[in-house]
Amino acid sequence: VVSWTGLISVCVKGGLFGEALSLFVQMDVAPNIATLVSVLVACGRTGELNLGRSVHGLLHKYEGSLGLIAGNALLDMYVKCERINEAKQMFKEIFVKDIVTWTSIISGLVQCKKPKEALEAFHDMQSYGMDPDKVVLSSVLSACASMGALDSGKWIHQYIKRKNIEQDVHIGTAMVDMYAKCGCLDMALDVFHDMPYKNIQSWNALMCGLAIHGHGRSALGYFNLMVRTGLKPN
RNA sequence: AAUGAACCCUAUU
Repeated sequence: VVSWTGLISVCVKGGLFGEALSLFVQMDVAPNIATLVSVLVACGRTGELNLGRSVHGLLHKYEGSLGLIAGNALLDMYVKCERINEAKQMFKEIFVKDIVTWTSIISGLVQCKKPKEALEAFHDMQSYGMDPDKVVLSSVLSACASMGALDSGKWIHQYIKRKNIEQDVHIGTAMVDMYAKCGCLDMALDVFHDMPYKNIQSWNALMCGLAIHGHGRSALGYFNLMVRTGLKPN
């Protein structure tokens, strides 16, 4: 079972989700919880909700009450399959929640266009004494971006500075996106220029923001700059 | 051997 699980998890890590699922159905030994967790990741990424639900059933047979990692993996699978109600139900069933649990439900709410609920969940998380990390903050910044919540977005920016939270390309891009969608183009540009590493998504967040707010020429200027730095448009 | 992050999807029409 360790060999099968190892193979499946390597496929999942390499993005070969279909291969992972076909290995799973070929297994000639009983899967264990580690196997099922990797399979759930593959189900989420491929939208295989029905298989995900079967795995949910199997997990209940293995352990009456789900462990944290299995619970989190199920929650993430429902989120990625866009089943927000089932995700919310899972969230309730995970009694001892960690930062991954909270991040999954918050990003699910953002994806299901419920940014207000996402921000509320973020506040709940803090009231339980959970310290936000850069991953959950990226999702919360997306919530702010999609509802134009500039004040909350600024608060998060300050929080990141105050707590010395490691800034990377993901959080930098989320910040550019938030400022740009909120119409705060000066701040978007400041953050963008301060980013040591920019990927194509960082440039895209900036260009979309400029374009949406009537600065099409400026967006084109940045597009030229991007191409000149050697990044290929997708 | 195991769980959460950008963009797109969700802009425009």
